[in-house]
Amino acid sequence: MASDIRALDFASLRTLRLVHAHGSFSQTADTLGVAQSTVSYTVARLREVFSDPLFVRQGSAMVSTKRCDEIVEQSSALLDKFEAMVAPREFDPAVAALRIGISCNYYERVTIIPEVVRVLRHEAPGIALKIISSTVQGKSQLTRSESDILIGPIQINEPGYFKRTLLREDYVCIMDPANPLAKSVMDVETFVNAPQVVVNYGGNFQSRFLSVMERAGYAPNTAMEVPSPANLQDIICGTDMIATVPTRVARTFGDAIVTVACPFRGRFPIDMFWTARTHASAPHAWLRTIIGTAAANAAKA
Amino acid sequence: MASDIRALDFASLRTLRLVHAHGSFSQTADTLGVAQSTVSYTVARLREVFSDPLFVRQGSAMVSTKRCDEIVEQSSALLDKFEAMVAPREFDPAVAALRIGISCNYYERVTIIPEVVRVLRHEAPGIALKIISSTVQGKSQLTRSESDILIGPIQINEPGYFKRTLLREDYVCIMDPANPLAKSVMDVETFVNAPQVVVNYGGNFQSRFLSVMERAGYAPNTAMEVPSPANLQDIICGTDMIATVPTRVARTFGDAIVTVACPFRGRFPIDMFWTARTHASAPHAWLRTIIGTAAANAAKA
DNA sequence: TGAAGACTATCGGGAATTTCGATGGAGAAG
DNA sequence: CTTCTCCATCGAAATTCCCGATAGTCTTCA
Repeated sequence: MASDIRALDFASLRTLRLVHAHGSFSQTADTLGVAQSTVSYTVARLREVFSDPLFVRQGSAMVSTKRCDEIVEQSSALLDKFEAMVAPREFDPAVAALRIGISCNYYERVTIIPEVVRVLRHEAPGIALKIISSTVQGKSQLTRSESDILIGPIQINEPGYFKRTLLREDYVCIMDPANPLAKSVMDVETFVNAPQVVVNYGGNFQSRFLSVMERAGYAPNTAMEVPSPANLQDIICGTDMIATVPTRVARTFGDAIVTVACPFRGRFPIDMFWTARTHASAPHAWLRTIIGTAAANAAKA
Repeated sequence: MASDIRALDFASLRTLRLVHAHGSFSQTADTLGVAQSTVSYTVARLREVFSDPLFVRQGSAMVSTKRCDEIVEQSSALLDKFEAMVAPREFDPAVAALRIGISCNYYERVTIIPEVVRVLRHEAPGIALKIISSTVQGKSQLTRSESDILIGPIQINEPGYFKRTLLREDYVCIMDPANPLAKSVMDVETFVNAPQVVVNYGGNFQSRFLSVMERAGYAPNTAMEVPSPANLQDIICGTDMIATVPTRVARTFGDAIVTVACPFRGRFPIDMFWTARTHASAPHAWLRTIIGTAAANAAKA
């Protein structure tokens, strides 16, 4: 009966978007923390309003109809505009209660986020951070509202994204203090031949210094590959292996390793991105300045 | 507690828009056919969500805050996009049930609408027409969703409006068959001197032939002014007065009057306008073609 | 100054909607 | 053939929404 406009709210559209992204009612229910029958009911209402099945069984999976794709795209834009509209224009850090999603990777988690969290706990204890790994899908996480802020060595040149450069990085070599190479300046020859632990970032990203090496016609003596720089010191210590990591990551390893300048330059920027959805939101803007400050401190230190 | 997104639906935004337009909760309640307390409750929720009073008492009236104006403007755009999204892509005239608003004036109501209604009753009995007077605010009625289609001798050159020219009109003189002027061709001199019933359309619109006259340096011998051409024949008959009305309006007066060519040309187009909100809607598109056909028939007849 | 009128805010009860847990049915995997 | 996963549906419980009544505020008019 009520195929009227009033049958729909923004929560329904959000559910629709999630179902579309997950391709699953049950998973959406879990994500939202509601019962599966609730999602089913919501989708049933959406089907009524749009006079379209939206999702049809096709073998094992639920496949979205063409109309559904259109609707999700449009309503996604609607949701973003709505969120931008609802975003508070002023807020008091001391009492504000909300959750902000940040998409980033290991580097940012160890260099920038810790200070951000300290500031937050002190000045805005009501802001809960939700950190997710960006890997290669940081941009889509942002557009899909899975995160509000994206930080990383990423380049986005499309319109519709706001950007602030946080700091610039470069690489250093790390090794066991007992390693003979620690005593002298590292030249290209030595660097190329040294057994190296290469961080492959899950295979989705190649460290800048490696690109530079390759362009110069060299390849590292890869003794081992790891997906992340986490706890590299534990791997390296007591061996003759070296590793090449961003300067500020090396610092987090403390005295367990020594750092030596890397003969290849791999300077790259760490940028912060966000969208119009959160641009006008006072708490988001505030957090962005906090992140900017934290990054500047990390750069100085 | 729930200052969350889920507190809001499109119906709330529509209520907000109405309150903003009316500047009154009670009046909005009347328009929507709900209790005043319901509107109050809805506005209270909106206030919560937007953290803004939205409307504040200022003496007798409720005045919208600046933030409220912004929100209304943005959510109005949102509502339009949403309605465009929900609009059915296909429909069966025989069973479709919906209401479509047309904003127009006397001319269209007597020349085009009657045939449209006949077609509708026959082919799409479930479509209810809501005709409102456009007077001078036809465009804002359209943008405020008070009507879906605007028909009239109006020119809209802004982007965002769709247009279809329905027909072109010109004026004729009408008078009692016993009037001596009915026997001969009407020249300028005779026309200017004849006692005339001038239709002033409530003071908001000047008939084209009058503008032409004025530019030529003439003024009518105004014996009487009426706001609308409705039942002009009853006024004219038995008098020496003439009136100048659009050709197809003159036809509706039947044999009670005779028509004579008017010495001043006042050719003007009758256009139909609509917006993106209803552009993709199958029933609206269908009705627009029905209106187009009806107008074409009116032009031929 | 006081009373009446017009308007919004708020309250409690009742109606409607939404949610949940349980269950059924359909398809895929083993 | 059984089991597992997933969505649809059902009845009951919880929540939300709407209404009528009433209180409070401001303006107007006597």
